[in-house]
Amino acid sequence: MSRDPALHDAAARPATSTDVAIEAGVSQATVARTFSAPHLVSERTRERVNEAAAKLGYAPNAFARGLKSQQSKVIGAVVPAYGEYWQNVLSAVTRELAARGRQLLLFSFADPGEVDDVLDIVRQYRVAGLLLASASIRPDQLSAMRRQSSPTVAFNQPAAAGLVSSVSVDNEDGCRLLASHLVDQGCRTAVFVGGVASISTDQARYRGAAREMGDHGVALPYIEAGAFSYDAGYASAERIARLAPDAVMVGSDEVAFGVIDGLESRGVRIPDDIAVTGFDGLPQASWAGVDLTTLVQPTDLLARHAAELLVDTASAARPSDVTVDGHLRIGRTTKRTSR
Amino acid sequence: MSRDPALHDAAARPATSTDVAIEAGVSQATVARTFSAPHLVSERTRERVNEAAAKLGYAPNAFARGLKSQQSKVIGAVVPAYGEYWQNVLSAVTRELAARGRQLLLFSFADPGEVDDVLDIVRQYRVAGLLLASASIRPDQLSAMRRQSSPTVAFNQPAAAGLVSSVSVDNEDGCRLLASHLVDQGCRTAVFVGGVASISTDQARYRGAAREMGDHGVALPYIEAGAFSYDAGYASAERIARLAPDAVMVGSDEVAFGVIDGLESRGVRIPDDIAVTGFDGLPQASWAGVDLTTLVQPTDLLARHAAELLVDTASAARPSDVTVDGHLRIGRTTKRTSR
DNA sequence: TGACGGAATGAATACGTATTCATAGGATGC
DNA sequence: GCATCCTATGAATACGTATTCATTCCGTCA
Repeated sequence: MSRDPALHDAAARPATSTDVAIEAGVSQATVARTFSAPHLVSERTRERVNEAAAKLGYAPNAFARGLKSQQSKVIGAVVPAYGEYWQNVLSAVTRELAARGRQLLLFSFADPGEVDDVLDIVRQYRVAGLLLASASIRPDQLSAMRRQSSPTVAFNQPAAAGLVSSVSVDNEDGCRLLASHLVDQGCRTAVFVGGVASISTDQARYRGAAREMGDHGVALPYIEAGAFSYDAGYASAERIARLAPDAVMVGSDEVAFGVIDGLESRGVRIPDDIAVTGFDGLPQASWAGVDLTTLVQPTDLLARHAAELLVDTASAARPSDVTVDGHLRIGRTTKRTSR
Repeated sequence: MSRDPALHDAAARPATSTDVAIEAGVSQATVARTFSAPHLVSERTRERVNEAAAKLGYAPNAFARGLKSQQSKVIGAVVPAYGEYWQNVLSAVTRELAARGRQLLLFSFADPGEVDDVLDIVRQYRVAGLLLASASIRPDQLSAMRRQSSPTVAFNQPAAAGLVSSVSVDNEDGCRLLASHLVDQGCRTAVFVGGVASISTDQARYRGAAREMGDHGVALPYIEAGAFSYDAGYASAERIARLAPDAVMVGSDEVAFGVIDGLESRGVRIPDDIAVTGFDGLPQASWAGVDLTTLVQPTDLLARHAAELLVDTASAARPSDVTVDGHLRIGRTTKRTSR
């Protein structure tokens, strides 16, 4: 016959606000108020309730709370299952949201074809906000979610602007900076390696790069790696090597890492034979072993903007688009030792 | 006066099962059954209901469902806000759970001191399972969660064995493999660089390494980097260089990357002056630019085991401990060109 | 042919909380 | 001293679904 309260509660179902009310000798309403609107409860009563709650190991039921109040502290996030970049974004956004008392409910998809199913599931959870962290969500899917009355934020998806709120780095200008740097280094021929050509981010980056290069009389053929992955980059090294350009601008760091390794495995010296640039500014880019020239996205800043839009309920009605500048990071991969 | 159903629903609150019932000319109970137990509804009726649901844009309310049925499809995860390794684990677990129709609710903490608060919040969500993905959760915190009737799984935390279910790589044996490899390479003096000495994973790895080294007459002093981060590793390079050992065994890849760059910045040649090993097998370890010798954790396999334990409700009552072998990856960082 | 049983459905209820409405008791104004 | 207002509390209700119980309808078996 154990009288240990903790043990006792564990065996039975979790304590409810009514249990606590009885224990404290007050009404259920008072218990509810103690937890959701303490200022409506007198000091004395509040203490008694908290004491009883602690004794019974009471924690408010988030389902019931959400059902009754028609809102929750949960932010949904639709993210691709793979990709170094998205992992970083997710990590940053999670931090920002946690600091604002919000939880992140993760919906992951491995293939763009699954997005429709995923969005259907998302709708079941009446999330307080929705982060769409993938460039492969189609505009019509975006506008469908727009009908939700909760804030929706597209992360780094320029095509989403206008439909929902969006937070992006200035892709076009970033690539312009990179291209300009390459030209300064004496680059006369170049190639752009994109991940997936149909993605708006990819297009914007190519556009910026091609324009700046064109302004200096340098043509910029487009090569599609086929995916935003190390392996895809590695595989595209053959096509690049065949063109033998002065420089290769890669649309994302992760692909660039693959391109570099692929080129070096074919005996190409970087940067002496071919200079390489990336885009994103992943932490790994600044490792000494890699030291990639790239455009660094201010991920923490982007995440902060996203978190603010997600938490601000007013942003649902009035979508806003935030664009942030990245900054150039010059590494070993473009530093010509001589020429 | 718009009659577009989609537009209409958007303005008002989301459709309920009762709305659908009226539209389809059936009872609310029948609608509920159509979605949660279709086999109890006749073919004809089911079609009518689905049609009405589609027309109204109905999606079952997960809060109400969870409240009534006292269970959910949501798995909670308590994870550190930082760390390349945990990002990878999270990514793998998310994939496995998504494949099993489960969502992941993320609770992130930046500092171990926040864990108590986080666990309190976790209890509010009556999660169907809980993943504790951090070595810095204390045993007493673990056993407190054990009282939950839902499965709890500690990821790579040896100390948790017995208290809750756990899934880990064989840390001790893995380090033994690494040490053995170093000895084979002719290593006679070595140093171990741990992340945080109080973490059980760190201890197990050091234990395995020290024992194997000791068996071959090699002493293995312990150096604490202070964190599981690139920067901590970079900073510890000074102390390592001062000892000038044949080899340095680092407790985790991320720290190892820092150690390597730190050493090289001090003019130390790797592996000729000092050989370096890591632990974890992060994707970046196999990049050509790095090519780190390390113990590769079978992350996908670990994640699969974790997902299975989390989904299997029976595992709550009967905690089980799974240990998986990693495999040795030999890279450039230990390949002596000559000796 | 009558009893029986299974399938399909509806009515009613409960899950645990937030919130509205009503009430009691002081304190304050004149 | 009476009307008024504010604070603290309780009783009652609603949120949207799953589920139990009861009912109807048919087909089957003896």
